Amino acid sequence: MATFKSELVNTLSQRGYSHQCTDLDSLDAKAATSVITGYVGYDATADSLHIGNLVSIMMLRRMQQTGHRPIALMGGGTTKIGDPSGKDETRSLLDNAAINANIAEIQKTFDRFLGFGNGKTDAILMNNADWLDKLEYIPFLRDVGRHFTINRMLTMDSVKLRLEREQPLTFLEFNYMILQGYDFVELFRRHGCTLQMGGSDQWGNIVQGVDLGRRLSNADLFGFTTPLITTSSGAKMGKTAAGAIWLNPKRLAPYDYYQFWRNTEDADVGRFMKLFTDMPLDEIARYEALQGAEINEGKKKLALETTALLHGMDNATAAAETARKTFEEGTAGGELPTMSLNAAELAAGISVLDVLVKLSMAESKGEARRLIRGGGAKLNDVKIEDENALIRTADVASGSAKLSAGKKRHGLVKLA
RNA sequence: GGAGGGGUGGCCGAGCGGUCAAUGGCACCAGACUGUAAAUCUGGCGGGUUCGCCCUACGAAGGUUCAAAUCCUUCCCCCUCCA
Repeated sequence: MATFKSELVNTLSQRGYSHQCTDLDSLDAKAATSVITGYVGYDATADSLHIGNLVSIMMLRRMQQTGHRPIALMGGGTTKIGDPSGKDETRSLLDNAAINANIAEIQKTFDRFLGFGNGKTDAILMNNADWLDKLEYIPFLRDVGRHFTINRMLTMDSVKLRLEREQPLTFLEFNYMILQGYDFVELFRRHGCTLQMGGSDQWGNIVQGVDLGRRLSNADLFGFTTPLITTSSGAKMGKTAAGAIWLNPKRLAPYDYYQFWRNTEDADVGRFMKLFTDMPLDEIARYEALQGAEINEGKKKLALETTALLHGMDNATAAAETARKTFEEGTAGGELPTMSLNAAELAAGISVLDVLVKLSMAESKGEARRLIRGGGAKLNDVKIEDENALIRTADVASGSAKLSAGKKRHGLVKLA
């Protein structure tokens, strides 16, 4: 079964992380005999990472699990410039305080997946502001810039595509890959980091870093990318009306995170288990053998495992229990979004439109109205016919009133 | 600096004086069918609404007109070619 010498490369390959590598055999040989230090870079533009970052976070976790040392590199320095790629409008640039606050929040997510410390295989959190902030333009150009030829940079996919499509490409962005390449060298110098990983869209930037390392430090560096993770029907992961699937519980409750995984397409269950959980491969194989409606068991397992990794087993089981009550019993579980009202407010009655908006089940009153007109809104499992309906004391007689938008999104109104 | 072309809703992309809150596609939401799946079909998809309408919106600001995303002026930004 094992086609590689090292546990690291075997794991990455068997679990579906492998897309491209600069020199897989050498990496494999090295990983078999020594501790490899590898990193992934992350943007610090928001106070939370999202589902799109999860593959690479799991890769760092796999490194640690197989006896190597992961580095999570926060782009505190590069964030100050703002990556202009794919953006129409100039992003509002963040100041140091905002960036550092973001990094502090994001670190909590990493704490879930990685063990930090000073040991040989303990994870390290770095911030590229530590070196990028201090760069001096002329010395940097002379020492680093001389190793990049425009000819070569123009052949990079990210550049070429933009130019072919006649899309603007700023000098700032052109420099972005140089800074990213320089990060790699800096991590090599400071921590002996010899591996950079990332999504397939990062391939070009990663290769530049590998080259730069060889030229500047005669270092033997490796680049490794993962495939772009899409659903089987080809959609990018994590797109819903509610927005991105955030990893920070302040932005997305564990219950909603659980539901995201619970709603995985049939064809993706096994693949996602390999990528996003620690389940052993033989156990995953058993779930993959399930057919038809039985696949739902696999989805529950997937949702439980992924949620437990990020939010802890307690939160995961609570989410699972709420989902079970809500969908299998048709009652309502405690983890649903809840709104509390006092007796007087309930006696007067509160508009379902307002409640739908407050519980984030509709973006606006207009949307809530359309939901009701379309027959998608229910109060205690009874279709709401009147868009101006009120929720009153009688509706919470059982302790709480359950408000539903479609079959999947539910919320509770309680007497405070 | 000169000559052309362009900036439209989350994205792509039509419209080029009224019938335009703006065709179409993607994405998204709901309904039907189901297994909290996919596919398919149907409806919806700026905000408010006393459902009469009222606001806001086609890069920005002015102007012409009964009427402007559409015409004019100035400004900002992008692309191509020339210098």
